[in-house]
Amino acid sequence: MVIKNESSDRLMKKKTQGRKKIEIKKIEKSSNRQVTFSKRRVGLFKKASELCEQSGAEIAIIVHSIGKRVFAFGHPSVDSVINRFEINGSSDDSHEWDYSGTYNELVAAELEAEKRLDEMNNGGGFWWDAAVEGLELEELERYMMALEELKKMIEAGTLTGDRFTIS
Amino acid sequence: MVIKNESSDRLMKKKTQGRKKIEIKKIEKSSNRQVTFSKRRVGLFKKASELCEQSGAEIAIIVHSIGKRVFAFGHPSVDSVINRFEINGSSDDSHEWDYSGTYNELVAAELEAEKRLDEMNNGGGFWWDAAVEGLELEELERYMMALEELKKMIEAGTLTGDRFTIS
DNA sequence: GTCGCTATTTTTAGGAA
DNA sequence: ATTCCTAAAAATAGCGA
Repeated sequence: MVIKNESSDRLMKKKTQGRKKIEIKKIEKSSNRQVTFSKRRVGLFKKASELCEQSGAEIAIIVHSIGKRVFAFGHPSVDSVINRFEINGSSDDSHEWDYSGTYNELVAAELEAEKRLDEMNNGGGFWWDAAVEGLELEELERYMMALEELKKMIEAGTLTGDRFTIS
Repeated sequence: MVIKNESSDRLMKKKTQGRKKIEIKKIEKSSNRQVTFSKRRVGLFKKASELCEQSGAEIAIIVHSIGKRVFAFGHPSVDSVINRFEINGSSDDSHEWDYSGTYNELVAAELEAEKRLDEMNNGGGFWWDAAVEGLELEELERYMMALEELKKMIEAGTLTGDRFTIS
């Protein structure tokens, strides 16, 4: 494979020098810091929206810039996500912390706690609720079918031994 | 500029087909959805941490996976960022919402309000990542994944050990 | 402040462990 | 569920307007 470009063939000057490698640290120059903030904030929100759409997750992001601004992203809304978090996440102190994960030089912790899914009582019903219900049914159905199939295989002798307990 | 690789020179088969283009929509396959969720959640939090570090912004992210799991990221802490948001953002009605920016089909909102930068009192800041153990759905998905893996092993005839318990 | 410009860096889909 | 791998897709640094 051979890759050529005008630069090499005609010795043209590059129009831009392209992206440069940088290290993640505080950007000292105010103007650059502001530009990077703007660009990356958009990128962050886009990533969040993609994650929502692909996985069905509910996400809220709150960004306080060092100026006087607050930017927020929320699906289905900032408040609903935060409320769920505060009701189910913060007020429950039966959780455990796991500090094994780190992001860069920083400490990351994972909290695990027993929870149960509390139905949303708004009769309005957000799209997410519908999605959850639909998924639940669909998955359950598939699971049942798979289980039936598995049982057949075992009965047919395709699968031997009693290493599995199916009830 | 000339770029060569073993593939071109020796006609070797590519080891992987590399990243594929996808459209951002709900991932139907449960296992793939789960994997993508994990990978992209890490990416999202990394982007957030970089933005914090570069611009000095304060950011909180709350992610409710479709199961019951909650992941959170915050600098200097989730609570402090949310509190600032609620105190200065929610109760203060001098802000404006900007719904002009939408990401795909999702609603993205931007809130602007008067703020001032209050230095965080914890030295160095604090990041965390919380996960609340999942519930029925999450459990169901795990079942599905285990079952799929089981099927593969059965098909491949390489079933060993008693790592699976289906009940 | 935001936008266009690209060369380059970074992320990540798919597959496998 | 995380981790490694590769190659292709996506994000973006530095400039200019």
